[in-house]
Order: sequence, then structure tokens, then C-alpha cells
Amino acid sequence: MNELSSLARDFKALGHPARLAILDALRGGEQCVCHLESALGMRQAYISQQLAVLKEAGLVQDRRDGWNMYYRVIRPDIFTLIESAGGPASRPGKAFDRLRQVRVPKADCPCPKCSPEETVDRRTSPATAVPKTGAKATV
Amino acid sequence: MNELSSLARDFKALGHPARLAILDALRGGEQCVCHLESALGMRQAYISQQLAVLKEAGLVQDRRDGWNMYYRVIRPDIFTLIESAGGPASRPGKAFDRLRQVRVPKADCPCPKCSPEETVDRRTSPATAVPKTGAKATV
DNA sequence: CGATTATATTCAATATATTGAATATGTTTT
DNA sequence: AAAACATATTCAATATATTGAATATAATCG
Repeated sequence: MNELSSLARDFKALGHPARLAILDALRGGEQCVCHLESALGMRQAYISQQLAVLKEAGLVQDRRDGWNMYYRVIRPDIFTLIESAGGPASRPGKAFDRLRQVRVPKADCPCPKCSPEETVDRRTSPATAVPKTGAKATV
Repeated sequence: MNELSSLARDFKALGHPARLAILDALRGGEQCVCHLESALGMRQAYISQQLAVLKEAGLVQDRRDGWNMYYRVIRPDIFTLIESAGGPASRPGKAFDRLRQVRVPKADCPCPKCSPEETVDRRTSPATAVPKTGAKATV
């Protein structure tokens, strides 16, 4: 394993749109998987798989808190890398605006699954509680 | 093809040690394939294949001059990218010194195959001329 | 034209990545 | 312990990448 290989591995880990989207979603700080799920519109298992790749590559770390796993980027330089790749110098126009916009960090997860608006216990009040999006009947 | 995919493709093209080595060798400016061959110690066909990947990814362009094909990087921002990835902030220590060192541009190719030291015509004076490395008998 | 030189392409074998589906693991609540 | 929930892992099918070997193409020289 020389420098080139190690550098190549970093780039390889970034060489997938889903992983870039995940990292982008982690800009503001750690997020739970369920947030990523709703924010990115990807299936949970798929996100978990890509997170595993990022973790294996040493770009992210996870932390469990109760039910949730929180992932965070542990190599902030990769954001520099992404900025650098999407910077105005490299591509005239605004092809990467989405990547460049600043995300505000969210301490709590605001996705429909994670944060019931009224602190409703979905177990005790199943049908009466605000169903929100994606609420399914008992199948 | 959205921004993420296009960015991911860039990273993917950089996600291979041989390609990084080739790009690194092209730092000083365009080089012929035979130079890369001797400079990197890789087989010609292999270099050609990797150059094709880089070309497909839009990172390099080629130019023919007589017998030689000269390749050059047409997206100098990728060097910024590589610097950024290997910069001291990201990795303490000098893991990427080789990548960081400045190469002097070479107008002519100095590799044994490309530049016979005495402007010797290898055809007219076959055995007498300096054979150098890799000179083979007529097979 | 034919030989030589530089480089590219094709072929084939193998390895790795991608991704959906199903299932398993660990945590909390009751 | 059982149920509910969040997340991870495994399996399998398919696609893509890697890489050596052989061969093809293109340019130049005599």
C-alpha cells in the first residue's frame, strides 16, 4: 500500500453518486440513518450499504444512541475535495450549486419517521395520531 | 446525468493508482506514451488502456506528432484535487511528498526509448550505436 | 511497397461493484 | 419475554473494472 493506492482508495470511495449524496447530507453534522432515508429518498438497506463502504474507507464513523445510528464525517478534508472538484474554476456555470450550498446543522432529525411533530407515541395512539406521509396500515 | 453523477465520474476516474501515477507524470506538461512507459515502469498496452480511461473521462487529450502520441491533462483542476487530497491538513506526516514535489516540464522525452543520447539513427548504425537498455536482437 | 516504430484495440479471465430482496441484529418499551 | 422500531447483513443476479496476452493500426523511413 503506497501513497498512490491510498489516495486512489479515497477517490474510489467518492466515485459513486449515492455516496456523494450521503456525504453531502452529512455536511451539517451527524445524522441518523432514518433522516438520510427520508432526505435522500433511498431505501434504508441501500443507504446502510453505502454507509458501510464509506466507513470501510475511513471517511465516516457511527455512533449509536438508543434506536438510532448517527453517522458523521471524520475526514472534513473530503468536503474540501468535493468543493475543489465542483468549484467554479473547474466548471463554468453553476453545475454544482447544490453541493456548494450551505446546510444548517440539525441537532435533531426532522424526517417524518424520526420526529413526530407532537411527540406522539405511535404505539399508544395508532390511528388517532397524525399519520404523516408514508404511514401504513397494519399489514 | 445530474451533478452528483458527473462529479462521481470524475472521482471514479481518479480512483486507480496507475491513473494517478500517469496524471502525476503529466504534471509538467504533455508526455509521449513511451516516456510514461519508462518513467512509470508499466507496459505500453497497460498505459494505453489507462490513458483511454482518462481520455474517456475527459481528463486528458492526445495529440499525434509523427510516431508519438503526446498526452496532456486538459483539466488542471484535477491537480488541485489531488493536492487537496494529499495536503498536509488531511494527512499528518509526509505520506504524499512524491505527489507534492514539483516536476520540471520536459519539452523532449528523455526516456531511453525516446531520446537516443547522440542523435543516433538506430537504423543506419544498428550494432555500433549505443544499445542502451532494452535493445533487442532482430527476432 | 515493405520494414520498423509507436501506440491502440481486442480478447479473455478474473475480480470487484452495484443493487434489490430477504433476513438478521440490537434496542427500547411494555 | 414479546412487540415495535432502527439499522445491518447476507444472498444473489448482474454489471463493470482490472489486467495480461495477442494482435491491429497508423506513421515514417528506405
